[in-house]
Amino acid sequence: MTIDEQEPVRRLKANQIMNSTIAELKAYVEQALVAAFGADLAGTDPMLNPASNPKFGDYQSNVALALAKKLGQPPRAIAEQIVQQLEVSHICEPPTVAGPGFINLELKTSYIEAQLKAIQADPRLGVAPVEQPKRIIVDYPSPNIAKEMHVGHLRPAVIGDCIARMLEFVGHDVLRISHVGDWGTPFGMLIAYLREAYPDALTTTNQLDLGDLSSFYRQAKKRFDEDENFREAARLSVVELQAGDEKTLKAWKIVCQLSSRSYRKIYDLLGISADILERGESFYNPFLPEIVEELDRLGLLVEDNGAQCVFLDGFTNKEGKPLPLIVQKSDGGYNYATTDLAAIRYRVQTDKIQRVIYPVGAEQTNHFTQIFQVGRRAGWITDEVEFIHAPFGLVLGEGGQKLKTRSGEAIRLQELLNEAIARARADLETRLKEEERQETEEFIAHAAEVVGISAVKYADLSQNRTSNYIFSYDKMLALQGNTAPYMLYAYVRVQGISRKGGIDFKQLGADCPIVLQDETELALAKHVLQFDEILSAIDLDLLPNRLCQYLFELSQKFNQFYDRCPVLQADEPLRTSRLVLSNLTAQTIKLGLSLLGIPVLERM
RNA sequence: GCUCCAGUAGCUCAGUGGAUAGAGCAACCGCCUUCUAAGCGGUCGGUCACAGGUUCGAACCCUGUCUGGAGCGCCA
Repeated sequence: MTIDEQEPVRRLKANQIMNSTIAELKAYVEQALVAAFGADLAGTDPMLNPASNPKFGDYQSNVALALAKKLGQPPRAIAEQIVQQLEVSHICEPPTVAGPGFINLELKTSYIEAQLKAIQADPRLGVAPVEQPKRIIVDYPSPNIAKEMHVGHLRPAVIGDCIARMLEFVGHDVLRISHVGDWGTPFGMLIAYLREAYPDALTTTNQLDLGDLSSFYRQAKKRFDEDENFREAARLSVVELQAGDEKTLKAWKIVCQLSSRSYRKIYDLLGISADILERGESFYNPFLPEIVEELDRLGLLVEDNGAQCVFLDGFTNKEGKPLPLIVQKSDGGYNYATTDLAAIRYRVQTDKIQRVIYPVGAEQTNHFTQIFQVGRRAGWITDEVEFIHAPFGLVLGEGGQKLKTRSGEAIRLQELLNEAIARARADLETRLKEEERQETEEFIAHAAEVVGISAVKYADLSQNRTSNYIFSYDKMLALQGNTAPYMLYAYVRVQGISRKGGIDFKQLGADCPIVLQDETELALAKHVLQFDEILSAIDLDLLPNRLCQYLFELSQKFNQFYDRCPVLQADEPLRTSRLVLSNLTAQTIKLGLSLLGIPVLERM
């Protein structure tokens, strides 16, 4: 593998959302550097980051340590000189030099109060859109249309949808595309079996649901494995399909529509965006011969054992010889590499895309590295476009093994979600009984569904995307810890305040005074204002768990505030100030969760 | 055999060059006449797999080793 393929992710720097506070402070530190040590240092990274520990203030600059060698002075002396030139008194308390040469900055309470006041009526909560929006494709799960969705589709759906939502909110032009498997061998098998066992099915489509098709698939697979004649019939169906045989095409379309509808049902339950463009493998069929011809024209194509190949740089087979990427099989057929290459070319040349993100399992890392390499060598992928594989780990069972049913099959997604909802419902009903609360069936069903689905999604998103994760209903539904229910509860608590006090947050107006008195409300306020820093980080690294971590800390800080600071009983102007702070917290949780694809509840 | 990913507290995990490595769970101790205790506070818990190296500074970067996972020619 060449290093080039990995570069685009790290090279992204220019297009960040600028947090006003951190960006401003960076600019001031840079100015101070120049003032203290001359124009040579213009453009030096001020190394300004959130403080590693609250006792060091809010932000710290480590630049003095880095410059010690270059300037030939002790880092503390450098830091002192920078501080002397640093004029940030409208934002910070007087900067201090600590330890070996850290510059510590603490925001002024009056500054935080003013910032909060400024965003209190802003639907974007002070997050500025990116200055240079990009046209981005996010790849959605590509299940094979002939099968039901299973647990393997959970992560790409949840993570991909979250990435798309965040990039869109940040201001990019996002195109959601599903590269569904709507062509190929499984289809031949399925069509052959339908013809054999249920010839009527092709004319009475409305009676079929995908549950049936799924069992058909298993039956068909069984026949396929057992019977040589059936295998031949399946192959024939594929040939007929590819030849455009009308009856076969009709069967194919019926199955596609049925499964499409079935996906939509699960996607709706999961809260996956409805705005997905379905561009299946069949979409690229017309382009496949051109792809091979073009590769040939470019001199990249080599015939090997009857297959048309592009030999790869940096990949070898078990004998140590160069590894080919096969783009046309010896029987003349095409494979997924060809389709993916066609998609790459189409996305660059027709969609005019600037960035493509593939949230796909880490086991396909080689595949993506390979097709990106060929795309690059073919000239389709240039320095102006980024093709990024955003890999993620496996979903494992509690024993650390791959998650399966007892019979060893992949767990159906629908069943998994039903189970989560049922467990959420059982928890809720237990609590209602304990608290002697009466709620309607509608309330219970809705709350259980939101809690159950949110728990599944949040558990997935809150782990570092790249590692495997262990699926545990008990942990994800736990009411304490970094879970969806904890966040939902923090939001509900704020709504409880408004109900109890008969307060309509929207009526508070945009001009309420903010007074930050208790240390918990100051800490909460500071955290609310860091929302955009998290979003700009995610624009670069595409790791949703950063947002989860942020929301968890926000909820914790809110609960501490809630514990320490009475809101409704406080005297003015503290009361209104705390109402605004509570509402801003709730709005931040609501917006943050919505970017994760998770709704909120008013009561739970 | 090769490639990629991972190894941090009993468990699940944050932490992609900065200060004394952090959460949650579990265990134990406190806090409800007060906006939902689905909460809050506290205690306990670490040779950051191991060995070298780079650096003023390394869990993080480099090299090697060990362990686990994934992948490696006509499936997707």
